[in-house]
Amino acid sequence: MIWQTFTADPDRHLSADDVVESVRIRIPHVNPSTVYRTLDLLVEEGLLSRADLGADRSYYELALEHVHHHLVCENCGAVRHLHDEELGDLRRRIRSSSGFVLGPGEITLHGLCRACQAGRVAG
Amino acid sequence: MIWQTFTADPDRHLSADDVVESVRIRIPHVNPSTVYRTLDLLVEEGLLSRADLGADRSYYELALEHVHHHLVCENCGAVRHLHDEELGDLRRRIRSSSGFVLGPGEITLHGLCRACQAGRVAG
DNA sequence: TTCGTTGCAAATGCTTTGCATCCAC
DNA sequence: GTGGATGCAAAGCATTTGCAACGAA
Repeated sequence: MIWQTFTADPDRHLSADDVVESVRIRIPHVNPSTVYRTLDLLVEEGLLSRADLGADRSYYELALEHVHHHLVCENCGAVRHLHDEELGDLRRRIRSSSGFVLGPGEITLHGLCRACQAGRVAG
Repeated sequence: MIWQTFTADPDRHLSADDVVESVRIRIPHVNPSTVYRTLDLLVEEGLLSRADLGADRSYYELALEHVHHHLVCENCGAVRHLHDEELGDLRRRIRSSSGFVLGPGEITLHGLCRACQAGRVAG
């Protein structure tokens, strides 16, 4: 059931609590610990990936073949994926300026999505 | 006393707990809530800034005039600052590819510092 | 006396864990 | 009946809050 929550909505980033809510539509009495345990399992199996979107909790999404990063709208919470190429020469720049080599892991960036920029200008 | 903890070691990024430890050297009975309250106060006053370095807690550092980002070494935990210019055309790229406008806030990137790269190669 | 600061303990929110139960094979 | 999945309640960790005590002006 937990797996189906993700396949039914492949682009979503769901918190553990979102998953609990979602599963409860079908099984009203699921326990959060079951959900946490299953999410951990699915992450270990490589079916889901855990995303740190900056909030005080983890988000989960269907695992993709390619590494990608996240753009989080600070206004509406929308999450957009960013491919590694879109970072441009960031890795090279950082390596040469500071000697740091960025890990392969995901990067989370915060900003305003197009819709919310419009809203802010209008409002 | 809390303020002195930072001025004594201006480049450090300290967790609330680090500050508690540090202050306890002089005042053994400080209460964590006092530290949390004072840190909040200093952040509000603009003397400290709160950094989200990706761990499950906040880190604090002396506030600087200019916005900067953080490079965190996944191996040794070292934190290095990254100036906005060092991001290159990242903002422009992201804006044009996805319409997102990155906020002014700090970005945290994870990787391996030079020393730890050497260590990994050697070990 | 009065206001801001502190200590203490309890509460919060997310997540984990121990333990007993329960179901399938 | 044995192992894995589940429920439940309690614990854990970082942080916040309510409240009473304390201290300086």
